Amino acid sequence: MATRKATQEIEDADAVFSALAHPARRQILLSVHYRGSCNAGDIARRFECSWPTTSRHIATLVARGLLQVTRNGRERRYSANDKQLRAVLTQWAGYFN
Amino acid sequence: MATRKATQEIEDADAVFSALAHPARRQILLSVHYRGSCNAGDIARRFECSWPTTSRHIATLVARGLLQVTRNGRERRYSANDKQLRAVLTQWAGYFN
DNA sequence: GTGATAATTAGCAACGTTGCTAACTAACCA
DNA sequence: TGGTTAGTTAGCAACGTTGCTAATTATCAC
Repeated sequence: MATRKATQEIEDADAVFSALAHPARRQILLSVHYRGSCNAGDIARRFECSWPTTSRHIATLVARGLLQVTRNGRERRYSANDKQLRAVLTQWAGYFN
Repeated sequence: MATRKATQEIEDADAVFSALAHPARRQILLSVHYRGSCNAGDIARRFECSWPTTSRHIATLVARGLLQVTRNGRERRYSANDKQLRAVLTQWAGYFN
């Protein structure tokens, strides 16, 4: 039987790598990280694809726990879950040492 | 205009993250890394999915430059491109610092 | 309330990926 | 030559993802 910790690690890896598999989502995560936090419009305006499409990418990142969201009136402010991203990426970089 | 280096980095990230997006391919890469090198049969026998399916996952890893292959008679020996995997993962871990 | 703004949801078409089984190629061995 | 083993290719169905436009929800400003 797998330990709870191992199961969690598998789920985290799945969340991070399936999120990073799409270039738009990589760009969104970097963009949010470097700006500290932004709303969906800040993000969507920087992309060529349509606002609803960006919105859905954001929603998948939120669903996977890689973006955190706080609502403030009609605006939603996003920030990146740097900790989880860093943890999984560092862990996997270590595997290939 | 993007520099050649930047373009290469984008392509490398795309190769690594789209490869790691599937759990079977993550497992294949880890398996090959830890065993040093193996043939397709070594890999396929460890999986529940059919041999041809594994074979295709291996082919996509080779196409993306993450597995290297050397033929020896009817056997193909695979080894992981640790360097590229490590490079991309470390680089992206650094982005979220 | 009315209009404007922020952002999501609905619904659909196109496309790529995944997995399977069956068939095939290629090398080895006797 | 004929069988066995290693591994890939072909062909197909199922499914998920991506992208779009149109419609909707929700908040703010007046």
